[in-house]
Amino acid sequence: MKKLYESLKERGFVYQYTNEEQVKNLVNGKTTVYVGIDPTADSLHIGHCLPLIMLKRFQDWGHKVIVLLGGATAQIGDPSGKNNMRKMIDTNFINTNLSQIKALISKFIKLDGENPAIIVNNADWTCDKKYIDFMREVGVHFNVSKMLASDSCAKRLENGGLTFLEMGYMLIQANDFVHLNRTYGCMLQVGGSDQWANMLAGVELGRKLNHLEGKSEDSFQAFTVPLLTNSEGVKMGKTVNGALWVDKNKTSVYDFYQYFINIDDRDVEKLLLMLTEIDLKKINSLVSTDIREAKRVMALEVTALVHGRQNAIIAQETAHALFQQGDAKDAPTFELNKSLVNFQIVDLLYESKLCASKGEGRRLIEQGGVQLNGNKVEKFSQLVCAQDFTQGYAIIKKGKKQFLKVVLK
RNA sequence: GGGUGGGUUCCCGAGUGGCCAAAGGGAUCAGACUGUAAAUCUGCCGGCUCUGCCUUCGAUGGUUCGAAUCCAUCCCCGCCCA
Repeated sequence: MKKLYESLKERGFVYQYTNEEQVKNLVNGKTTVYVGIDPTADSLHIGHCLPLIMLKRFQDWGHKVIVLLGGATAQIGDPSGKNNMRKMIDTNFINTNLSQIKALISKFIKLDGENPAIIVNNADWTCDKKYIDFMREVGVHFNVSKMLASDSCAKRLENGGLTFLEMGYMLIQANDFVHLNRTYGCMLQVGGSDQWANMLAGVELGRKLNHLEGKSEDSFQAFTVPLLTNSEGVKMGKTVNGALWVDKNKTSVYDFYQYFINIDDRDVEKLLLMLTEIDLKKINSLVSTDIREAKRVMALEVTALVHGRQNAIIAQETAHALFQQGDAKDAPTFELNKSLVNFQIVDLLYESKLCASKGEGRRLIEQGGVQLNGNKVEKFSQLVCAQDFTQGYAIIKKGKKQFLKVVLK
């Protein structure tokens, strides 16, 4: 069997590392490894998947894995790579997010059974800390010039408003690593490449403290996974409605699948390697013989990973039916109040959120971008009436790829 | 704290009394071509009960027949000095 480190590397998971030899030894041995996630929203999004998928591989290999939820750090807001300061998040919101995210994490890693993952919250060891104590114990080891020079601060500095609050983020994350090391023997941190500076801060803090305490200095290592970006270098997972969420109530399984079907050809191989477990040779032959089939496989596998195979297959069949016949029983559905029948099609576009405004809907129709049951809508004033629902529902198509099934209720 | 230059629609950025819902570019959206891909071309690109009306140019108040543009106060940011 291929060693874990080598297999991660050939799949493109390894981007930056503290010391390759030592990281490799840790990865191929048995240790405790952690990934941090800040509960700044009520769901995970696709950007969280890569570290979690990797964590699963660590778990399967036999490592103890820890997911750190940043109940404390979310209250600060990570300045890394941000142009503006993050809005301060309400602590109640953070707390509800925590429980939602916990549930989603179980899609990726085992939380019970053999070798279950540990989930911790950094609020537990951070929030009660006294300010002066924290500054004396942790803050004293940080060199501000160095922090300012880091990439993660660069953008915030350019835009002028880096605050003391945000500077504190790095200290807390660094302290987390040390805490996990002392409490669980955690020696390795992994995360997205945007976290590199924060991760290094933890490694350095750990080494300094080890040195002061006369311990071995090699108990802290870290490496990053690349950020999921498309071939244009833009962060992946952006949709019209914001992020591509893992929670199916926020991004439907169908939309999730569609996102991956619509991916740029050039990104298919990368996604197959990182987001699926299909073996290298097969990926290679898939991509080189039939890129469209490769894309279908990729979309199905990724959707299956996040939403289960059953749901993924339904999404795939729905998409197939919609695009082949323009019709499908499991299409995205909008319930129209019966009493409202006989209103203009623009109003329906607006009510069903297919358009953000009626003006946009009107424009869309004028440009020939709307179909009702397969027929192009010529006038925005066209009435939607009972005959349009003869099969029990009507299918509206917006543009080339957005379908909506309208049912009467 | 002092001096000085700024804050414009999703983003960048022009506009310095009427011709401004505001140039240009990017993004998004739609059309053509395709393969639910890319590239290219075209159109659209604040809202509405749409030949008109309403809301928007950091905030509030004022001058004016008329303000993104002028004045006052305030908030925020850059740069220089302390």
